[in-house]
Amino acid sequence: MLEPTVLQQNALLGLLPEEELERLLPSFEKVTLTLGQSLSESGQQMSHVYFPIDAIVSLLCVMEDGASTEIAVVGNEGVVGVSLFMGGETTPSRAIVQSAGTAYRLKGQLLKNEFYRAGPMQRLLLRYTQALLTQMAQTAVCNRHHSVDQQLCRWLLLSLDRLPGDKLIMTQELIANMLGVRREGVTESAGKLQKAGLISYNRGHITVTDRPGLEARVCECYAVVKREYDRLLKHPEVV
Amino acid sequence: MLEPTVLQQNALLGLLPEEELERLLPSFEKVTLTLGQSLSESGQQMSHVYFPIDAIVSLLCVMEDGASTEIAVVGNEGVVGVSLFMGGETTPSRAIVQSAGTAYRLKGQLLKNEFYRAGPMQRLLLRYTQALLTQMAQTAVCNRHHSVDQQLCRWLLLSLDRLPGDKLIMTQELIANMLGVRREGVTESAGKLQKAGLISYNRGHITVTDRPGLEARVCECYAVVKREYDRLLKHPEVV
DNA sequence: CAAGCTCTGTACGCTAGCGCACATAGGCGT
DNA sequence: ACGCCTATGTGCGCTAGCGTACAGAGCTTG
Repeated sequence: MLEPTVLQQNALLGLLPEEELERLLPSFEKVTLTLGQSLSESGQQMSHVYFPIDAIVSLLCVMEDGASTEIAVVGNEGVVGVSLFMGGETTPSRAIVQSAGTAYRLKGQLLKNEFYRAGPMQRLLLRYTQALLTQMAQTAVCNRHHSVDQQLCRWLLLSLDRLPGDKLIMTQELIANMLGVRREGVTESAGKLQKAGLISYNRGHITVTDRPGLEARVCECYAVVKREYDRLLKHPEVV
Repeated sequence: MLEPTVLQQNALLGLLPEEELERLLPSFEKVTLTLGQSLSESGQQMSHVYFPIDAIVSLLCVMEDGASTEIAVVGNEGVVGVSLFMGGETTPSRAIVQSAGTAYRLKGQLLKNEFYRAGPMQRLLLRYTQALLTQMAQTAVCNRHHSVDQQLCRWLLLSLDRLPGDKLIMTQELIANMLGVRREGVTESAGKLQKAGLISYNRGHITVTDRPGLEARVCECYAVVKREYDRLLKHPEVV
């Protein structure tokens, strides 16, 4: 028999009281998420919500002409599928696995039942959704005002915060899709960071070698989002 | 004695069953909102939530250097202050009255009590919050991919949808602050629209004379947001 | 080992939007 | 009526990022 505490591998679930986890444990299912896998398509109902453990999921807006932009990123601090409990059931955005790994998932209906118990889980999910709102808002600002260089730093740091080590498996092409810029633009910016000794990469493997250096270059957007996540999701007593 | 149906001047409240409105009526207060008034400052707790009647409120992200960007706009289809019931109490964004008018407001604590009854009001507010998420996400995309021309069209249409007539009181300077672009850029785009006979304006007064023309020029972002608002908030039966 | 594909680097002209400076013009108060 | 403030128009050089094209370089697969 698994201990309910295994669910705490997801930091969001880790904020729940242990007796809640115990009750929920049987409903959860551990799944493997592969790079590029879609967890949610525009306008389609999701069957499950996903609580990542060591995977990262990007929420993307895709436009008619195929151009895309990442509007938020979800790792083990969060959950993919807020539209299920928010009542809309679907969203116009896609959820794509950006870094392979594992997640716990829960059937949509079970989550909704849980949500409408109006207990700690509901309060937790709502606080998380507010953090997500902030991330989206800040992404909008960043897209407007900051350079590709700065946005690449932000993106690297956001990813790093959600990964165990300091390595990312990610091509410049994919990063460009996330940021909604040209691949060549990413090549150029990544080249600068490599020359400055902050990262090293080859063929889809990026290693961050100087995190403080990245933090020195990033725009304020990163800190704003991080501060808000910490404020909203680091105080289990309020749940 | 006022009829509870006066609250239906706000379309969101209008989706609530009449017996709910009746119970809530005594708690509401009608207030006047003046141009430029702040309903919420970054990181500060709001005392009330506001349900606009004929006013428009912009949610703005303001950066350290003073540059700003509108991340969403709220009119009589919505409510200002979602952070109060989402549990975070504050947000890093500001809420500024963009078009003067009136609103019903409700004390924060009363709203929270109401929200935690887990009745129609809760479901309604959550659906609205999801619509807001979509608006923010689409704003992020639009900031990334579309021209000032297109964004001006989007902004005009979003405002028009939330106003009774076809006139806006708004200088190009203020529009530039909302969109996060230069004032001269707005002058130029607005000039094009005026030459094309879609709008006419002088010194802070804009009249939309050819709405279909605007709709023909706007990017898809406007339609995506509108469709999602309609889907989420035009079916009272689901509340 | 060779072929082929994917990833990365680089170059070049182009455009949108920026920052700045300044000119004009409408409305308002005295 | 006059002057002042605010809103709008315009011009100019500059830069970031785009679109396009193409070249080398490293896996991978037959």
